[in-house]
Amino acid sequence: MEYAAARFAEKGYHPTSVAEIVQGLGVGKGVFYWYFDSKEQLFLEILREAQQDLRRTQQQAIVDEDDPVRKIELGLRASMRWSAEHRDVNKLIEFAATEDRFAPALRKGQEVAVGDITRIVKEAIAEGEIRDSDPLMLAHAILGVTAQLARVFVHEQGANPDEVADAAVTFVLEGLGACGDARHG
Amino acid sequence: MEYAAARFAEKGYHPTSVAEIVQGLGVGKGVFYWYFDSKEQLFLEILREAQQDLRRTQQQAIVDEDDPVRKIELGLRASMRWSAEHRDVNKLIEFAATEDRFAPALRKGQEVAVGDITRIVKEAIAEGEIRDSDPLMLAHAILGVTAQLARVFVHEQGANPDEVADAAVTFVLEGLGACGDARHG
DNA sequence: CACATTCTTGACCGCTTGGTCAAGTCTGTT
DNA sequence: AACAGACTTGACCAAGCGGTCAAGAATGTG
Repeated sequence: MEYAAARFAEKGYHPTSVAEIVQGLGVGKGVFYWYFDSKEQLFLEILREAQQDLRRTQQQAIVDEDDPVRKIELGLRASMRWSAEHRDVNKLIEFAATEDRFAPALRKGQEVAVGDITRIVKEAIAEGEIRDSDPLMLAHAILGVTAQLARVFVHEQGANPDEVADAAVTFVLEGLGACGDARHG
Repeated sequence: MEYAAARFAEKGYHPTSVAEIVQGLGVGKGVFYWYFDSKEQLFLEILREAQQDLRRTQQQAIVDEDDPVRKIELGLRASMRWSAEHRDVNKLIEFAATEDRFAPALRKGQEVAVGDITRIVKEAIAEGEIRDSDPLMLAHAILGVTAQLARVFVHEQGANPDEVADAAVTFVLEGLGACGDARHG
């Protein structure tokens, strides 16, 4: 699965053939179909494990923290670190979102993640720590910033994930910091 | 190209065959290869046109505005509206990012967009309208929020792009609004 | 040793793919 | 009418695909 994930990330899912995977592993084709029903199932398996692992990482990062805003920060930092350590899988997740065959499985996992953040955001709002806006919207905004910064700076440019996380946290907490008159009606 | 884009968005690039495209159009296969060198080139052409169109739309939206922060807001709103009107193409852009064959072409166009925003962000910083942070980082953060909110709320849930844009603008300008002690060292 | 079960092999199959091309039609010009 | 060049057709092709399977190796058990 590790090797397959690397190949999928490198060449794309469709252009990577089963023959290629087993050849790279130095095994016969039969052994592949002994352990997996199909190429599709292999991909779904990779996806599932990845989402599970990411969530576990996030939960571990925030379990000892009580303050909701700090929880968001710690979760974001954990995500950024995880993302840096699993570049391959990140690419696969992006791809999965573009294929109707994989999107549902992906969405299921992401709804869990969104639910986690949303819950924390609600806490934070209840405690008056952050502005009272739609928690779901805020949760996605946080995810969006994190994903984009991870992709561009960590994956593409190889920046230090902790430093990128610093910037992401600051942006998430304060936005552009425009407290002037630019606020819309 | 329009029809092909729709098919690619619906089924994915690889699973959509040239035969399928020309059949759906009611033309022979030869006519496809008369106008395009290859399936790959068709995709790149679609991508190029889309990026060009998006940029034109953004530029038109901000051309009459002087205030940098308002420019960011207007650009974001224009992007959100464009995104809502071109769901297909958005999916293709996401896909292109996952395939090494298309990523470079994509990146080229996106660098232009990032450059545009970065320039405006710099102006805003120079005028003291927003916090003094890495402009490139801020630009990507803005893009990340916009893209994620567009995908989830506008594309997946069919929300009103203007309302989603409201939320995006607020978030971009103020973040979570956490002006408390949660700021990192 | 014999035997059953688990695991592994790679040639093979039916099918689809991106792409070609000889043949033909349409259109405008002389 | 005669011709040229732009355009269109779809049968066709080699290559590659995901997936199968008869055959055999390894391993465990008595």
